[in-house]
Amino acid sequence: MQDKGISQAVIGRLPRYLRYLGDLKENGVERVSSQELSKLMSVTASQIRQDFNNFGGFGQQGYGYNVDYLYTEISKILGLDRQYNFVIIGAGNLGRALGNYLNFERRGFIFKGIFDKDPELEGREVRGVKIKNISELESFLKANNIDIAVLTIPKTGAVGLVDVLVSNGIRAIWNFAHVDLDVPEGVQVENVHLSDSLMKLSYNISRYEGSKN
Amino acid sequence: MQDKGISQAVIGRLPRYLRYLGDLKENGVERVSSQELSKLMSVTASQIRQDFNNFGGFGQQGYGYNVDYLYTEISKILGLDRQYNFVIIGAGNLGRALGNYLNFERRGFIFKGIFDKDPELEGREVRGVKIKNISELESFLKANNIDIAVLTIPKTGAVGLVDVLVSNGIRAIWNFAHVDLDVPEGVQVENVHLSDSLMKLSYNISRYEGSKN
DNA sequence: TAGATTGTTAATCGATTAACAATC
DNA sequence: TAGATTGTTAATCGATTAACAATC
Repeated sequence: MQDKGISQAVIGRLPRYLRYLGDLKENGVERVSSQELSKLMSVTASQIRQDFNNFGGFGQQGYGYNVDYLYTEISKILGLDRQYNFVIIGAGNLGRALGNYLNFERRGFIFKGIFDKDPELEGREVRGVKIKNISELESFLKANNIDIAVLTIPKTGAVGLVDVLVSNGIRAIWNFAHVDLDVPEGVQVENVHLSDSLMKLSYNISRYEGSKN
Repeated sequence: MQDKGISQAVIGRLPRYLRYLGDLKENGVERVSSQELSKLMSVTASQIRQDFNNFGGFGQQGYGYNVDYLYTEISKILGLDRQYNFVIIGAGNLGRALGNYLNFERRGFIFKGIFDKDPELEGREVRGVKIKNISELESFLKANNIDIAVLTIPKTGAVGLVDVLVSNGIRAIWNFAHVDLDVPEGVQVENVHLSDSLMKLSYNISRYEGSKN
């Protein structure tokens, strides 16, 4: 499970493996070969074996992979065998939606706080957590052990916040703001740029339309 | 602007180019060289020139690229020079959040309808659009010219919906359900798997933690 | 043991970077 | 014209696929 620079291409595929293995588990399937998984997921068996072997030998020749074991191991690799505390910054529609999303909790991501600069929102509750004013963020971070900040604010505010976050122990930012964040070494950023995603979709629509004519 | 199989890697970078060009435009910058853009965006100038040249020569030797022109051309490539009608299926927190998001409208994505199976939600409004019961979806699609369906429902419901969508003229699915959709040739799917994204983040936290010890 | 399937090396493919001639 | 910078070809790098020996 140690890491000698696994490519992000591989990491990006692990959650999908986990999902399919979870489904197999639920269906009571005990073992799976790379070939079976390959058909199920529409990727090559070769890629599956290569991917897994980045982290060590999880399988057994002549048998395949034990579904349960593989599921557990990939969970560990993804760091899902522990808990993370997160706060949401920006209590707009998206921020509140993410706060209400229970599936994150199941995976060990614990919703600890939600902040907004709008005093109107103060005191309202999102899944039992009271919205606090952004002015309280710093002291909250100091008093609580928060790992992840979820940024659901406009880009203008996001850039300035980074300093406050990292100097108060935030180790990762899940960034929904439409801007690239500049963070110090060791702080992780994962961007979710929804409008970028939508543009890719519109590209593919146009391209297909174009190719028909 | 024609397409001889541009790789999705290139397409995936176009929205980011567009964002930086938009910023330059706003700052009144008239021209930019691949090298300047390269520094701004932390990618190689070579990649920038290669990417643009997939679509034809947008620049001028000795001068660079005209910001305005390049912005317009990339917009067109991404299919942003036209309008798309979309409906949201699933009026939970995320669905409502996306319906309320005005920036999509600015890009030409027009919010036309929102549906849910829960009768409790019926009649409530999301940005002026009344939530309808899912039973009305089919007739609504037949009566209106909808291009894109945004799926913000649990995965169990999502798979069964695909048939209804594509047989009623939907050409693209923006899929927030945590499942892989099987669609006919020519129907575009763009997945936003939020929990996958969060897992990548947790992987990178754990990896960094691990590497310190 | 024979059959199956992994782990792993080698071959291929594609994407990125470097280099430079063309040209504004 | 001289300088700058593109467009494009060639070189490199990395990721994917194929092949097969190891082994359960």
